[in-house]
Amino acid sequence: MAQHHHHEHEGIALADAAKTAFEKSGEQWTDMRASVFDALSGFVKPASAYDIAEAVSNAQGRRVAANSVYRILDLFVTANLARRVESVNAYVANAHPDCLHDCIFLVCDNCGQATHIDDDSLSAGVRTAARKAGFSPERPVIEVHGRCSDCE
Amino acid sequence: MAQHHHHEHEGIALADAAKTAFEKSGEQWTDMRASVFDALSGFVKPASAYDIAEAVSNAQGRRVAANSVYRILDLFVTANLARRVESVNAYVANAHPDCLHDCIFLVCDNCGQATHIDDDSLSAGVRTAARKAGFSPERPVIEVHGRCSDCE
DNA sequence: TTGCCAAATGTTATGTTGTAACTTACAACG
DNA sequence: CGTTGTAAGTTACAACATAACATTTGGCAA
Repeated sequence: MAQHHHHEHEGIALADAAKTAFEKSGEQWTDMRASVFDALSGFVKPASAYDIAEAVSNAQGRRVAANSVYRILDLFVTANLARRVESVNAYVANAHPDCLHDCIFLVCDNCGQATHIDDDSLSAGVRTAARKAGFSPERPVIEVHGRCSDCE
Repeated sequence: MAQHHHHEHEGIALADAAKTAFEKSGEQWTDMRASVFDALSGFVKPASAYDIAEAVSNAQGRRVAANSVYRILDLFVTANLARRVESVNAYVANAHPDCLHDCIFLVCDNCGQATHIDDDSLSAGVRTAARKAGFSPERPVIEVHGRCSDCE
């Protein structure tokens, strides 16, 4: 488990926390952005931009282009409201937008579920190893593929 | 630097080592596969399947479909002759196909270069952390984005 | 109120990455 | 020679991502 305590949010509380964090970073919490965030946090697995576009389209009864979703997801990732899981081309909502971590995703190759753990000592080790090689680390990507506890 | 010694191959020696390792894993070293490997190892940066298809097409004076390249790259990755860099959707040749590591890529966001380091203690730590979370790790993906020494 | 500006979103098009399904070529072997 | 199996070709399409430009909206100053 992580070494420090998080305020884990869910449902309305999560959306509220997201809104607050987002506005604190100087962005507007529009209806569209709220819809995208709702859709994203409604998925139990990492969702692609197209998955989200479809979910928002259904929720709103009108066609929403993936394009618009990408723009908003980029803002979310920048503001730490969402994370991109690189090895599956998909996004997850961040349950604690207030704290910034190099987080580690555990991606089940069987069911597609992704959980995440924060282990700052590990990611610090990765950053240190990079610096030792003369590299300036900015964004570690640490994702582990395998089997989740439900699938093994 | 890594904690153990590698036989680093390059040029003809690399291709020979690849051929040997590939055949040891029960696959045929065909002209097409040799061409793909040559193209791949000719790039200084991670190359997409399409980059390689184009290089092979040029080298052979005929159209080679990306499709075929993907098939061969998959075999290479399985046989540890090549690695996929997940966060950039591209492949690099493996200079020491004989030893199996969870390797760590350092990807420069400025010039696109990717170097790699092997640090078995780090990747072991990642695997251990995953197991602690009830997850069975099979394939860690550890890639660090940032600036290489030439670009900072 | 009107007119203007900037941010957000819509629209359309296109580029890039990745697979699927089926066909053809070719070498090994009886 | 024909059968069999692997490799590679061909075509089509699915999935992921971005570019360029048009439209809408909301704030604000004249």
